[in-house]
Amino acid sequence: MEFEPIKTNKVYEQVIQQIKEMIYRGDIRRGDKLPSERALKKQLGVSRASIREAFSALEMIGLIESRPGEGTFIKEVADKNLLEPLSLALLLEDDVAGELLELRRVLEVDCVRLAAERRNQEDINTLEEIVNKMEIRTGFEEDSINLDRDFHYTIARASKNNVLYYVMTSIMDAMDFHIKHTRTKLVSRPDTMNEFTAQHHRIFSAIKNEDPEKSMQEMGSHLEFVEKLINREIEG
Amino acid sequence: MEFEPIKTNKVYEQVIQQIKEMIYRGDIRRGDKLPSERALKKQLGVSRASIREAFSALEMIGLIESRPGEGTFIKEVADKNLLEPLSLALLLEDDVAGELLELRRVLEVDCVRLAAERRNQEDINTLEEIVNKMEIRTGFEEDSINLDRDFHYTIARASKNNVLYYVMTSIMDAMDFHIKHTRTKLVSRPDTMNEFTAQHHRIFSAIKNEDPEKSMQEMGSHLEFVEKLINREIEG
DNA sequence: ATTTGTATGATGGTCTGACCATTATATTTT
DNA sequence: AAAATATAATGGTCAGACCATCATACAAAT
Repeated sequence: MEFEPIKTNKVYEQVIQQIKEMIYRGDIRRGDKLPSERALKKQLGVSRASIREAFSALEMIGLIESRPGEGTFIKEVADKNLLEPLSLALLLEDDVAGELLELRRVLEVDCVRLAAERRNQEDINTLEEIVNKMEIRTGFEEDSINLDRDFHYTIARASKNNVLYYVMTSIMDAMDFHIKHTRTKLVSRPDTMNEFTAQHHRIFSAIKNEDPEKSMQEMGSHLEFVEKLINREIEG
Repeated sequence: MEFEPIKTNKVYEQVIQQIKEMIYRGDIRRGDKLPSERALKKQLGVSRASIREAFSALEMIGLIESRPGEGTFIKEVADKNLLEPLSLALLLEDDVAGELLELRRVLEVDCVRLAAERRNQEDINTLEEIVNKMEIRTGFEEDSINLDRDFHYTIARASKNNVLYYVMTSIMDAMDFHIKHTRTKLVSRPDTMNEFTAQHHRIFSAIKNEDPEKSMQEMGSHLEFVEKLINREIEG
């Protein structure tokens, strides 16, 4: 005789399940308004508390958005918070920085390859603007960090693969969190920043020239350079 | 004059924030028991409903687990559900299957490279067992699919990069969901299955022989083969 | 005719208090 | 010492209430 463990589905999980199915069936789409909590309470025959527990879970992962006085809506744009859970879980892991750097390199080298193949004029313009701004040093570390982030984000977007873009940005966010202090230190050194700028420029050129091989090579050495600096900084 | 939008932090979000900080500071670790809902209610000065909304969100993303009569605990193992939000968001995207396949190829080719470099005896044993089972065809499509999944999961684990493993498994799960029917069709053809088995065997050999280049090459052609079949199936 | 002000209803956000089923623990009984 | 029982604590669920916010319709003022 074999017994299977009895799983007691919580009410709020069943609510989530039903919403999930509605999305899958195409009953609800981006921007759509969900029924009000009080309406759902009647329709599903559960308490409002359970509805709210389901909604808070769905809101945390960025799938829906509740606005007081208005209602609850399926989010138009899937923002980066989609992988927030991953970031949270990484807080529990040890020595996650190294793994993140490794994964980032894996992803971004292919990212830039796809970007070099698929970039359009708008991508080029955005990248050029960022690279130009990088050359004018403001002296604020925050500016440098933001420009760097924008540069890599834009490349991810230029890959024209949304899933890749989501994952890529999430990994970078998690990285930012884990090596924040180190990063700030790095960009405060003028010589390091000069090298960064030069590397970024070479990556940009390769993308502009539609040269996937060159772009991968340049991105590879750029990330290698960054990783070396970070590791040296971390280890002392 | 510039105005900034006023953000009203919901109570349950602040609860999550506090738990997040406790994790980051190392106050709570894996397996630890959180204070009971009624205790937290007093400590934080909020209602139990708000605590529960926070908990349900954290439980959905797989960070905590509530057990009736016992309490609420930080999960020991971060399960695959970490990227459940991603899977959900992908339901809202169009033409996501192609993007997933592309990303999977990017990830897994490097995955297998790392696996070939870092695999230990246990990895080899597990892979060998799976490959052997694959050669004995049971006739049940489900068995074939499970073995295939195990094969790729094991390689991801052998990369010794947990973050990569998390992302890889999540992508594969999302893929399973989006091309489920197609997949079942493919493994029902004996000739296709024979080719799969041969390819898996070659990948396994490369990993066993610690040959990263060969493993990447074999994995690349395997995935190319799979993608071709899937696209042919989808398009007609 | 346009703007401004007001009243109303619907909605999400929060809290309280209650009851149940399950589990752990202490107590009693054997 | 072991087993049965009672008690307390915990998560799961619910009903009902109140508030702040927003949309809407309508009235008033310009």
